[in-house]
Amino acid sequence: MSIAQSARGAPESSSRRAILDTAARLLRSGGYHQTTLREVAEAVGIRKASLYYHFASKEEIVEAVANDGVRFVHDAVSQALDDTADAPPRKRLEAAIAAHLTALHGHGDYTSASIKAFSFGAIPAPDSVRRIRRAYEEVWRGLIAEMQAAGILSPERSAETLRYFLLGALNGSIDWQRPGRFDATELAREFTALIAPHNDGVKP
Amino acid sequence: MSIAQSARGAPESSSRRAILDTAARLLRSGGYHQTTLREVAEAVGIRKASLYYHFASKEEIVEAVANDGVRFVHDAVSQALDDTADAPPRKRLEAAIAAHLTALHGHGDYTSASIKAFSFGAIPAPDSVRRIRRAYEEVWRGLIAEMQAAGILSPERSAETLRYFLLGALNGSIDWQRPGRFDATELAREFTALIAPHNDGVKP
DNA sequence: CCTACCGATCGGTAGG
DNA sequence: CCTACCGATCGGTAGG
Repeated sequence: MSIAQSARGAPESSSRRAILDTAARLLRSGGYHQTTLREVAEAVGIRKASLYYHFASKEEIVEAVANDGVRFVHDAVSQALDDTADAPPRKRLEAAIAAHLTALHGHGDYTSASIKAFSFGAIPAPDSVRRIRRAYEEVWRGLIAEMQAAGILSPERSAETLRYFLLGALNGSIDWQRPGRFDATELAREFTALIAPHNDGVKP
Repeated sequence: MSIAQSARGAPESSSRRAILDTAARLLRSGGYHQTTLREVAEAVGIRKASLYYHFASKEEIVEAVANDGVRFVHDAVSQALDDTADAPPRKRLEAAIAAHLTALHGHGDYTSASIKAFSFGAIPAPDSVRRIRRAYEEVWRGLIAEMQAAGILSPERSAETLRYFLLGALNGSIDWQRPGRFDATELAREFTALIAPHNDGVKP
């Protein structure tokens, strides 16, 4: 898993990962400004100053969490698309949506931490985050183009608007997620049917 | 306009409104934690301590801004629905979406300030905000039920999921709004077509 | 990875 | 609406 290793594949200390795990959890629940390095350090079991042995600044910690978070959802969605390579287009769309929702609401805190830290301009996203995020967006650009070509999504609709619309709706689920009652599979089915309705002869 | 008056219709000092206008602008661009009372006071042209002559706390200022913001979009959408009372259902949906987007991206800062302050749990929403927000949600519940009854939106889809999906997508536009190039009318048309496609015989 | 410390800034208060 | 002030807390640094 890409999260278990830094970008260049260099070995990573378990302390560093423990810090990021904790930061991700706190960022997910509190966002950037509410998350303090004191909280992070205390939860990890070290002194605050010791964080600076591993990272140069708070920004650097948040940046690392956010990058891993986007990589995590990117990998999950790519995997879902690989797994459904031979499935009907609508199934692929549904699998991608389910994977995105699972990355957001599953046990990992990195993806939702990333979104909470940088959505609505809470804090300006560093270049590295923007770059990695853009790479992930390409997956959706490709998928939407595929769906339009397959006739699942109307080619008359702006592909960019569609993408913004869909990802905005998916990420918005952070706000109304009931921790227990969340079923990514069912929700993905519902979302897919919403933007790509079946034409099962319900209407003439 | 409801924003020009406090909830009980009591007269409101111009200073109070100046403070709220400024707070709304700063909250819109910076969110809750990044907006400081010093900034607000300086922009208004008074000393920070003087804010406490009008408000008891930072929370109270933010609460007032957020409440006005939700009232503003609520009024705008209600007005749009009244104005299109005799129009075809799809036109009504489109008008409501356009009104919501305009409230978000128009010159008023209150609505987007409200969303930025309380989305993704940036800060827990006070009871008054939750109550006013719930009243606004009722407008959309009613509208979606109307659309499902009219066959514009599929009755097979969960009305609540539809509402969450749509409002999440609309509010998400805060993130990709290009200040100049924003056309609420065109975007509303696109969004409406997306969730409520025409059946103009394009497909058999 | 620690102890000890710091300047800056926060929301808020006293008292007029 | 002001001057003056405060305790708390923030991210970060020195030096080991």
